[in-house]
Amino acid sequence: MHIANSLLAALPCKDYQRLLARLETVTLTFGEVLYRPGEPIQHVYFPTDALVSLLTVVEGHMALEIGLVGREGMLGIPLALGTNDSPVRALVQGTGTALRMKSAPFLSIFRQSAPLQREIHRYIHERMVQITQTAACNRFHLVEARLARWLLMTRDRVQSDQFRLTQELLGCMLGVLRVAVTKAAGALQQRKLISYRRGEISILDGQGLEATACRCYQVVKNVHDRAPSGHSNREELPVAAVA
Amino acid sequence: MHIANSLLAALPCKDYQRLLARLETVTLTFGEVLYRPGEPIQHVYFPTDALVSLLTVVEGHMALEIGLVGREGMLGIPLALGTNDSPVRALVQGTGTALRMKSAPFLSIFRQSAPLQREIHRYIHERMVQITQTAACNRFHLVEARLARWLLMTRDRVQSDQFRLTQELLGCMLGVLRVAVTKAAGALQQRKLISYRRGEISILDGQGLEATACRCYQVVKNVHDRAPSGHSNREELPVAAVA
DNA sequence: GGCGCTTTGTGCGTCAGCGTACATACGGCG
DNA sequence: CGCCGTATGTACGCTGACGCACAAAGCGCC
Repeated sequence: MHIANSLLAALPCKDYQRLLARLETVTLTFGEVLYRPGEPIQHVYFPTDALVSLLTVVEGHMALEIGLVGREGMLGIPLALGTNDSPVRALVQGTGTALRMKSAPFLSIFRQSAPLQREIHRYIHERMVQITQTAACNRFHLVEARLARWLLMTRDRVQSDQFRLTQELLGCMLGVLRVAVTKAAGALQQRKLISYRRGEISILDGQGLEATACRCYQVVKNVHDRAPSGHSNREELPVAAVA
Repeated sequence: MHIANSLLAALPCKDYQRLLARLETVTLTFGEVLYRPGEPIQHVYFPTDALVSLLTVVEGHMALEIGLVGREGMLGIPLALGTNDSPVRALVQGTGTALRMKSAPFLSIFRQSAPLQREIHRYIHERMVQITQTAACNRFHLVEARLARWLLMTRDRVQSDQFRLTQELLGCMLGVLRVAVTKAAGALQQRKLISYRRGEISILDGQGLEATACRCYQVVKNVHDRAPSGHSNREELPVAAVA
């Protein structure tokens, strides 16, 4: 059987089975809000098909995306850190399925499964890198480059060159006005890198997009790709200098 | 005896003693770089007096601060997450002392001390909130507000209304040109909120500064203050919904 | 006491993105 | 088929910050 969430896929069979027994498959639909700042986290989610973005909301301003979660990750990190308070809003961007589980049983399994802890810790680190890079990217790079980056990140997560999304929403993700997205998207379209038709985006030229996107894309991707997922022997990791 | 690092102070005596046996006191001097991206983490640090800032470096751009660590925190989070790869540069901002320890013994103690794990997990969460808020802040708020925020954060960490720092450095922290800092600092000075004299900053009116700073300051502070440090019974936290 | 370095202050042209307003296209539904 | 809401495109003045260049201090050091 093929496990559609890579975080789960990296677990040894025993630990995975244990989780699976308590996991239920749910469909997350576009627009659904899984977490709201201030409200306690009820479930953890392991997306398979679905795509969820994490947004900070600053009073008097538009939202700003600081994380994008697909099949490579999970939602509910704070639980693993000892709190059930989500500092961000989790908004479903791409309809699809996810495996989910109530907080309490997750915690009890989490406490007992070293491989699960290891896997989640690795993912937390990855996410910190992602937030950090996003922060710098939002500060320094032009909308066009950031847009390109976002499209590539999304593609990686939904594993498809096509997905639906309005410019309005994209503006929220990037923290800019819709018009800014229109202009940037127009430029990309003119250069035949994407095609954009009423909320339906297609990536035509991934290579070209990567060239347009800032290096931030590669940086985050590298952390992910380099990370030993699965059964590599991570016990020894911290003594890397030992050879 | 008074423990000068609050993260350590929150530990039960037994666990603290165990750590202390392997900790050494070091003086961190202004300008020293503790971690560099790509280089493996050699030590963890628990600042007491010292102030350290965490910077991302994006190629072709100035640095950008995404974290500020003083007596309330630690350096070396990645170790607790199973990697010795620091994604950021750690630069000593304020000369002072810290307790430190080699990575290997830290890890071995960390694995065995549940209270230490809990405390560090709590801090990781705090730091993620900090990064997130900083990201949004850098995106939306004017330099003047961000500067005010930075000064307040620094004050909280060094526990003094006076510290030394050039505008050049401040520019790096905030991710803006030096001239932008000059203007913003000038404005604050004119309003008698701070006084600035050749690298020596004094906060004259904390209240006023808080009013000028964006709410981001309060948001991060609240997460920290609300967090149960010390001997509150955190075992029960995650099942809040069960009752 | 004056030389030189570091730090701070000022000026000015440029530009990306804001904010707002308005114009056009698509597409489903009655 | 035509209406209407949603989605996209265009225009324009405004401003915060950039990027660069240069002027004016403080301060240490000989």
